[in-house]
Amino acid sequence: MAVNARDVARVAGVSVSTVSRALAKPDEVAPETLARVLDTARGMGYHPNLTARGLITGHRGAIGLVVPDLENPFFSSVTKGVQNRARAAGYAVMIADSDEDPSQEADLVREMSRHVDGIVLCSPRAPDSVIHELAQECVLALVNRRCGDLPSVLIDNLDGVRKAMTHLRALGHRTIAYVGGPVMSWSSQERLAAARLVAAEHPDTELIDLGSFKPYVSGGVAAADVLIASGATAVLAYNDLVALGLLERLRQRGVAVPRDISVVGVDNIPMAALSSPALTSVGIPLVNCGRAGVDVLVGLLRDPSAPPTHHHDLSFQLVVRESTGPLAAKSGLRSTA
Amino acid sequence: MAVNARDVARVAGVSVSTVSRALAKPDEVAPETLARVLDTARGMGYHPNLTARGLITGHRGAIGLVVPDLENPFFSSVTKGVQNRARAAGYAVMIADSDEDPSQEADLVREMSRHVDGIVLCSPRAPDSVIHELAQECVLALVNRRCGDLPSVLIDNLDGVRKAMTHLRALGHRTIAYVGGPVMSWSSQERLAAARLVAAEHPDTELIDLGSFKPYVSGGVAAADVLIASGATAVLAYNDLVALGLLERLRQRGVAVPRDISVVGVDNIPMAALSSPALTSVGIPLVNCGRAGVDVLVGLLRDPSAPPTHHHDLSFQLVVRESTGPLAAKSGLRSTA
DNA sequence: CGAGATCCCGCACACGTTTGCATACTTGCG
DNA sequence: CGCAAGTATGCAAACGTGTGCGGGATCTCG
Repeated sequence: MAVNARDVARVAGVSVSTVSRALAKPDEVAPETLARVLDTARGMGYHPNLTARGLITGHRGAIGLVVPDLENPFFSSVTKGVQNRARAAGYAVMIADSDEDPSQEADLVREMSRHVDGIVLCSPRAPDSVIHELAQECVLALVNRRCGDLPSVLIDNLDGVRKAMTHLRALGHRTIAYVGGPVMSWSSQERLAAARLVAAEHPDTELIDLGSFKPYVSGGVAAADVLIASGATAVLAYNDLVALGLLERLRQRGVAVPRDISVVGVDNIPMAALSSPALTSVGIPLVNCGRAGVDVLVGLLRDPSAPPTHHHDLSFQLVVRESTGPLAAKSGLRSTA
Repeated sequence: MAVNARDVARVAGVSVSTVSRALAKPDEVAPETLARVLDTARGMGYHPNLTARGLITGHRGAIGLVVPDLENPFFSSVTKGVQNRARAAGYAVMIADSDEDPSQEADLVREMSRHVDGIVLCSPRAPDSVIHELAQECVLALVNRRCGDLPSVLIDNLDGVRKAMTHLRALGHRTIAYVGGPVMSWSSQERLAAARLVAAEHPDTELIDLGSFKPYVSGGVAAADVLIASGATAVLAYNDLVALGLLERLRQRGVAVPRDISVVGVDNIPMAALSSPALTSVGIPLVNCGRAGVDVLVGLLRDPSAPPTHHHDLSFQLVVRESTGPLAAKSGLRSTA
């Protein structure tokens, strides 16, 4: 069915090796035969069989991407960046979605590692030990998570949290709540620690940890009532989805945003601009985050002996929208509760 | 580095072929040797090399998915469904994103076809001729688009539009606008035709075609002013993103939804529940749509001689939220304009 | 006890490509 | 003109697996 190198060789009147060389190392073949081979190859619609090539070279020309949830806009954007950069680097990209089940992720990675040369892994919740095991079985690049000395793309969470809290303090807020994500989430722990640190820098500022919630809209909905009861005048949510959930439930409860409570999200997903009130958020260009993951991975594939890279340049950007405003003079909910 | 069949064979004291058979056809090998081979294989962590197997069998164990935009929640959901079903069917899945550039899609498909056994293609805007060419070069399953007799998963657009318009008519609306998507979009044309058909069934109902807009939020923003000027009391948008753009701009213009204008979207993406007012939308379970695409494709891969399948069972569901309401007695914008 | 049937298993080839090595040919210089 | 150096090309061996075919052993039955 498909045309192979032998067919081309026969038609062009050369050997199979010459066909192979004509495409791979054009300067090792005489100009006139080169032209003849290339012409007939093009004419016959010849493309080298990647499977056969891979068997020789040991390279599959593909990288993998494993994320917890493809429908989550956070990972959608990362995925887009990965795909974009991988294609530019000559790699195809495979994906897998663990349905937010960390225990499934290990198997996913193992399955996938048989198909690809390396994997970009977004696994916020799997234990370190599992990740280390996986790293011994295949080439990994971690995104949005540190795990020992494993190559990774890191986000400067402290920077992001600081920008959010500085914004809130500038608006006059001194009692700020944090709505956490999953307990096992690396970045949620990072952000809580960062929030505590920033609060500690300002003795007049109190940080209230509202606990852990699901990283979806439903988590924010669940957290809203606790938030209202806490008396905080501003809240930093684990991510934008949680923040949107907060907005929804606060509206139901008749709490005005930002008049009564200011809300800041993290990630700045596209949806943040569409809510009402539109959500103030700190975010990094997630697409770049995916790109950086690919860069780290292909760097490692090209030179496996290189020291593990830690991409740490991705800093946050504060986008102020409608969900944050100055502290209302005396309308703190605490006094009315 | 990696352990291969020869290593296992040596340790187990059998030939390579026996190792191969033990894993592929367990009933063709004696029980005790089977157990011995399987144990040593497991013990040594042996997994057959997929590349070598693929060279023999001609199967790569992977399918591809090509979509216009991975960040678009519509395709995110389809992607999730595809990945889910493919894994269940024993296939890995590769993705590619054309960045909404139909001319790039053909090349994407060609590149990808070298890596996979077949491709699920979401290409609403590429010309029929291009799709037919591609179908001759590789196994295709189309999603959300008809193209000759090519196997496809089709959505019953007429059903969806009818449900949306019936809802609006029941609320009293008689002047209904349609905000179209890209001119070349197959489903946008389908939906416009369906809207015209439904309107024609009711002589008292007028359909106003507002023209073509980008299938994003920005398209809806652009269409909103035209909508206001049109005097329609209700609008059906090409998709939810456009509808959300309408909501945003209408709010800016001080037009109340649903008091002044009712808005219905299509697709029922997760974001639709989060806007304010929350968006009424007709949608199909997009995840199922992706799953159906995989079913069609693997059916074709298993039995290439089978007649092309046309999956047509996916019907729409109306989800009423806050963006639609009864026609206000006399407050039609037309009279105030 | 022997002949045929049955059942396992190993041998060897194939899949399509890459690549080290050898060879034939060309070229340049003495 | 002859020899050495260089160059272009073909040969053949891999890469790791699947699989048809044949041989040998065991079993069954007359």
